[in-house]
Amino acid sequence: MTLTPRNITDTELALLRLLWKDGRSTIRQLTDQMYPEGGHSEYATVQSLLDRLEGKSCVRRERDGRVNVFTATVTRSELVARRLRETADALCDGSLAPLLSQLVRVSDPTPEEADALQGLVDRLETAGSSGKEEA
Amino acid sequence: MTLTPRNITDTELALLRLLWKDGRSTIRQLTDQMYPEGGHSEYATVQSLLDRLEGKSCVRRERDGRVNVFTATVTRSELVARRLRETADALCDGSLAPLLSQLVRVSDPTPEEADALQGLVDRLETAGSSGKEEA
DNA sequence: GGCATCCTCAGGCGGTTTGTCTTAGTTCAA
DNA sequence: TTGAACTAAGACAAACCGCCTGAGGATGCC
Repeated sequence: MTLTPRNITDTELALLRLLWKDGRSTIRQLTDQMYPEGGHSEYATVQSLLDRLEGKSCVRRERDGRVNVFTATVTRSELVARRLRETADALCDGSLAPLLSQLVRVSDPTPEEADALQGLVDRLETAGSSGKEEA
Repeated sequence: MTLTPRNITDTELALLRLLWKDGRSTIRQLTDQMYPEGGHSEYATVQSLLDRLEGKSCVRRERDGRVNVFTATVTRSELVARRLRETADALCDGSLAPLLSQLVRVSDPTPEEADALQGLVDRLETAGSSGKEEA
């Protein structure tokens, strides 16, 4: 069963990127960008990738006249969140704190990144006092 | 070629976890933990997994008498760092900042986590002024 | 109508990965 | 010498991934 949204391939991700950038798109529009000079086979390739992305609940298919129009149903942020969670589960017993630690240690951050991080902290401190239940 | 250390499987990760926990281990010791009641075939399975981990430069094999003793050559932190970097490359054009943002937003952080984050920021600000080249 | 063009859909192919297992050979101790 | 352990080499099915073929169906132009 496809209960678990499986991993998303780099090629599939390229498609998602286009959908994020352009919004609703037809296979033709996507193919033209992924494979300029592409013919029928490349078109079918994109269609296969979209089929699989649909199976992974990452895109939605809509009929518009006689063509299918595709839309991304996951955001970049959701995918980032998912991958972070997976990493935490796989490597840190579900705890996100080590990720954060490692992220900062590894990032060799620029001063601007340090600033951004500080901003996150500020926002986190105010948000942290609002909604929370349990986990 | 295996220039890029490929992705590490969940099953392989289970082995790495044992190596991190126990340090140097024989196949027998690992098999006993991963597959209690396991026989010859399970032993061979573990051996295959270790072979592949060695190919991925994650463990080192050492001869001790007539048995092989395996040691992890990557730390949990290194793997975490690697996965974070991969996520940033795949989804955020290589920038780690969105990861951090999402991490904080998703983590539904406790006040202690907020404190920890603050601590990281403090450490980051002092470390940020040391080594840096470009990016 | 006849034809070309574009779209859709079903399905398959070759290569790789992954977890598992078989077989055979080596080493050592009772 | 027998047997129990270890090692090594290789195979296997299943799944996944990117790609492609082929057969239709609708549309539009002459």
